[in-house]
Amino acid sequence: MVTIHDVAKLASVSPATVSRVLSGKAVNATLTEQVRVAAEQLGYRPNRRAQSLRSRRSKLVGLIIPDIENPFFTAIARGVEDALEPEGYSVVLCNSDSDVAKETRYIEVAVSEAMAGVVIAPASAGTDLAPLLDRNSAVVVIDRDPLTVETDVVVLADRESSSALVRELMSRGYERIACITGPADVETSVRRSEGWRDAHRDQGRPVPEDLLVFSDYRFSGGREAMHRLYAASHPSDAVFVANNLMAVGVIESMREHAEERALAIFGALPRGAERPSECLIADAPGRELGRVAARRLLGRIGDASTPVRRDVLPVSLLG
Amino acid sequence: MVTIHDVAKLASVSPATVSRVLSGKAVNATLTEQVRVAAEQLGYRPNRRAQSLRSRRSKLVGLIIPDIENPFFTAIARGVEDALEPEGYSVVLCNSDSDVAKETRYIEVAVSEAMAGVVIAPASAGTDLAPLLDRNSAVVVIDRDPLTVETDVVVLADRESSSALVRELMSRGYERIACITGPADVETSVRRSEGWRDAHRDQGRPVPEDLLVFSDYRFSGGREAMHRLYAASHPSDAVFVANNLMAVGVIESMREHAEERALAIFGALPRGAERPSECLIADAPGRELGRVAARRLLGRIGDASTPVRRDVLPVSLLG
DNA sequence: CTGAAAGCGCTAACAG
DNA sequence: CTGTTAGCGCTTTCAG
Repeated sequence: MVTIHDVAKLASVSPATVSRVLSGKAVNATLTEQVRVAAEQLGYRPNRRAQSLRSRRSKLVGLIIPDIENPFFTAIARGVEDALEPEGYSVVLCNSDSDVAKETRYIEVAVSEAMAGVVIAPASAGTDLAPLLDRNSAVVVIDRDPLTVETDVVVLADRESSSALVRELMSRGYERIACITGPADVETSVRRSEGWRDAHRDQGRPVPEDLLVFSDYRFSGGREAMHRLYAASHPSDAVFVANNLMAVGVIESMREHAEERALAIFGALPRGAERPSECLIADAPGRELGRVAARRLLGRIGDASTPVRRDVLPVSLLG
Repeated sequence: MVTIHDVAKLASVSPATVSRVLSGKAVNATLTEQVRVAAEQLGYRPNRRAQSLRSRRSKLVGLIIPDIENPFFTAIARGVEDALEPEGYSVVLCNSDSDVAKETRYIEVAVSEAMAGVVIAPASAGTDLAPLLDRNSAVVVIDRDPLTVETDVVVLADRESSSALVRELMSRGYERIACITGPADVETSVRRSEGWRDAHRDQGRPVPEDLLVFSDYRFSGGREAMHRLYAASHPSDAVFVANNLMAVGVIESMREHAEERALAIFGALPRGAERPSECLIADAPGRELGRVAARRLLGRIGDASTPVRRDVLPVSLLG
């Protein structure tokens, strides 16, 4: 391994000077050149562990998401990279798989690798951000708001958009609108089902609680929820599905049962997915969410003292 | 930041003893207990940068993939995690986006963060693994075989499976079978189109080179390729598509043009994707590939001197 | 503007 | 089995 000392020796300067040249500090042009040449010649690569051990700074940002197979979260990843790369940060992705234990491990990794910051979409309400916050790491929580802790937060207008979606179904004449939402301990899942309730209340209709199904945010969750809906003797003519992946499961299930319902879906379907004839979609702006979150993170890395902020991104309706 | 010294002081032992306790080395049970308690009480978390700077070991593995939106690569990620987590490694994902510059940056990150190893699906033939190899990092190349460098490699039986797929189309009576493949500088793309050629030769048919289209491995690539195929006055009755995402684009395009062709696709379609009535699929075993690659990597981390190995995974045909 | 010296937090030799 | 001593490779005072 070629170190800063080797470069220093070859360039006939002190290690300190090499360090200064490489971090762009003011150094005599001749020496600068000598150092550059020497570093190049030896194929010198700085050791970031040593750098950040000493300087207590780092250019690595962790992005912890609950489901790498969900295009919504991969879009977020793109957005985060969009905003962070130009600033010289590298983004590494950690897939918690909606598993709090796995998530905890990644949080520990972020802490012990002394990452510059973390953007996290918590797996559930049980997520413990304390290890990060105790060390005053820069943290931005996205998509799901822990509510109990003080961090920057960037979320979608879940409740309002869900409500708008359901009202649109109503205006198209649907009467019995079911709601398939995610786990009860995931915040978006609750907010979206609240939106479904709001829509009913707004229209002075009773909320059909018998048509509310809690599930999980996966393909299989959508299928199971739909099965439960079939099994129950509570007929519905439309379904509000609180997440894109579940919607795919719902659609699969409808095809298998040769049934069709109008659908309103929170989040864009994966590219190429088939869809029923009547299908409203709330287009969750993942990439934009990632960008905004990354910008907040940069702000926080730069100045830890600014008051925390909560951004709520609007969601546009398609179809 | 609470260090090993703080723990040592509280436990009335030397820092070395604390280190030993925490890394599970033989230490008197009483002292061990004292250290445990002290560490717990202070909320001590080891600083991995310092650990690995000193010990030249690390428990972080990088997985560099060209497209995070492709379910094939996310399945690989799952497989890698399956095999590495039980061994105490953490996997971070890096999305090169098929961009060699971005990929180079991630390779540099892996080097300078002194990661324990790297699993990489190279963005293209232009990928330079030298920074990794120069440092004798453990490296396993997957999916795409650089051929020019000496590393462990895990790939799919691209050529054979593609050929089998096309032969199956032939046996079903299709005469003019087009081939839509990826970039010419991506190895799988070439191997898969070779498979298409093989099938023709096996059957003693001339290879219809006018039906071969190079594109890229994305949705849009599939669409464009299909447009080119429509525009050219070379009719075809079936299409072999060398990648799942392109296939989605092809299917979209067919629907828009109200045309239908039989399809043979290398790689499973994303969940929920609609498909034409005649549709053969080669089910690329991403998760398994990830597992095998991770096992190779563990072997290599453990012993750098074993001869490199090349695994070729079979691909089963569906539909 | 440059060099020498002192660590960042940790582990690996070396004694005892 | 345990403590002391020396650094890993780098940046950052502090003098000059």
